[in-house]
Amino acid sequence: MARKKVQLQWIMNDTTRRTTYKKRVKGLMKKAKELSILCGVEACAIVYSPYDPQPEVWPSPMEVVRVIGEFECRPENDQTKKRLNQENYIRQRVAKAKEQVDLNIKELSDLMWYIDDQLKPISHKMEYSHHPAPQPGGAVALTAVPVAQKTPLEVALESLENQILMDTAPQPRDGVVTVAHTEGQDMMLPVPHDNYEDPSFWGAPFFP
Amino acid sequence: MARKKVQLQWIMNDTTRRTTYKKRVKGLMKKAKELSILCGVEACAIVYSPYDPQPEVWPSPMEVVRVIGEFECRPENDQTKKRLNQENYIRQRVAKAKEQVDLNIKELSDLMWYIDDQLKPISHKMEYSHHPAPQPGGAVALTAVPVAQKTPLEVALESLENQILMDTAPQPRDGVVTVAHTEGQDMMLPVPHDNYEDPSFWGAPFFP
DNA sequence: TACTATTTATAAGA
DNA sequence: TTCTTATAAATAGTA
Repeated sequence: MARKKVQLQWIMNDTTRRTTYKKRVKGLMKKAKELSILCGVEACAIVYSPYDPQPEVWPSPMEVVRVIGEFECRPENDQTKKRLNQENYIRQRVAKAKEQVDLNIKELSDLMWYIDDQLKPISHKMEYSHHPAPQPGGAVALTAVPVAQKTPLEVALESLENQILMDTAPQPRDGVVTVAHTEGQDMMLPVPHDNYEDPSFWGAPFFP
Repeated sequence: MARKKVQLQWIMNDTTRRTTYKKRVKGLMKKAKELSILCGVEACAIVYSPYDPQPEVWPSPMEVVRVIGEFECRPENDQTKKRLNQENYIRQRVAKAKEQVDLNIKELSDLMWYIDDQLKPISHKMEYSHHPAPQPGGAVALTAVPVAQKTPLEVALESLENQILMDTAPQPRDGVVTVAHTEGQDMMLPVPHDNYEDPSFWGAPFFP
């Protein structure tokens, strides 16, 4: 984040990566310390270094174990938070799931494209060595599979959505449609981290 | 650290402290994420908020527990971190992608199951009100969609895997199959955080 | 390592 | 509270 904006993706160059690692671990620990002091809170950070046998920790191994203990003993008491109604809950769930599937499919498609690309030199080599080579375009053809599957899922989801919204629309004579066990639940869903949404997440070099 | 240099000491003012807390926790988590992705390392951060019953964590409660586990098993933390070659890299990638798709499909299936369940009383109600009710089993039938779609994807992935493993297996006469830019790299990839893997993540009440 | 040019984080203020 | 902005900090690339 200086001299040049750096993309959020794995750093290919060994030296650069290690240098960045050292700087940023230091920075992270400093931030943890500042947060802890400024706000008077307990915190801990652990980073597994590929360069060191022992992980980097803050504030200290002993403290980390203690803080960890508290975390693991923490009972699941997620009571008071924002509450969405059932319709919004379902709508959100469907949207999220749909989105995730789309992203997965894109990911798989990219992955297959990459693999296919990587296989090219191998196939070429094997042609010369009388080794049964993969059929040219074999992997390419496979990339079509997930794309083709996208439609039925989406169609199903969309029809479901429509059906739900139509069916769950408030009926003048009936306000008790809401199922008891979900009513008043914490509807702030724990959605997946949307790492996929960032195209750079997987690293450009692998998926040009 | 702006508008004015702040001293590294506990902030007396409640409002200021809380505001700072929120900003800095966010910043810390972002830094942890960046470090993890940029350098391909595992990391976790835990902060006990005096304002929330649950601690703030990164990357996710499940990951934290896992990373913590590794930390506590430190003794066996051998100097030589596992380094994966390209084969393992691809294998891991495929496995991750497959897993993610499986989880998505499971998720969708569960979601439809849930929706179907929620619709039952509505259908019932509508039968009595001469409102065109959804065809019995209509939503149920839809739950089969993603399950049925699972196979071709998996088949494709598995055949790909086999093909890759066969093709990339070390050839006595050829040691240069490995792509240069990945050779000797630490392949600890920044993989997606597997929040889905934790059954409790989605909340039991919704998917019994 | 140490040094800047820049980007990023963020303390106050609106 | 959320948004804006001036300034402090972090840090990427370089010497």
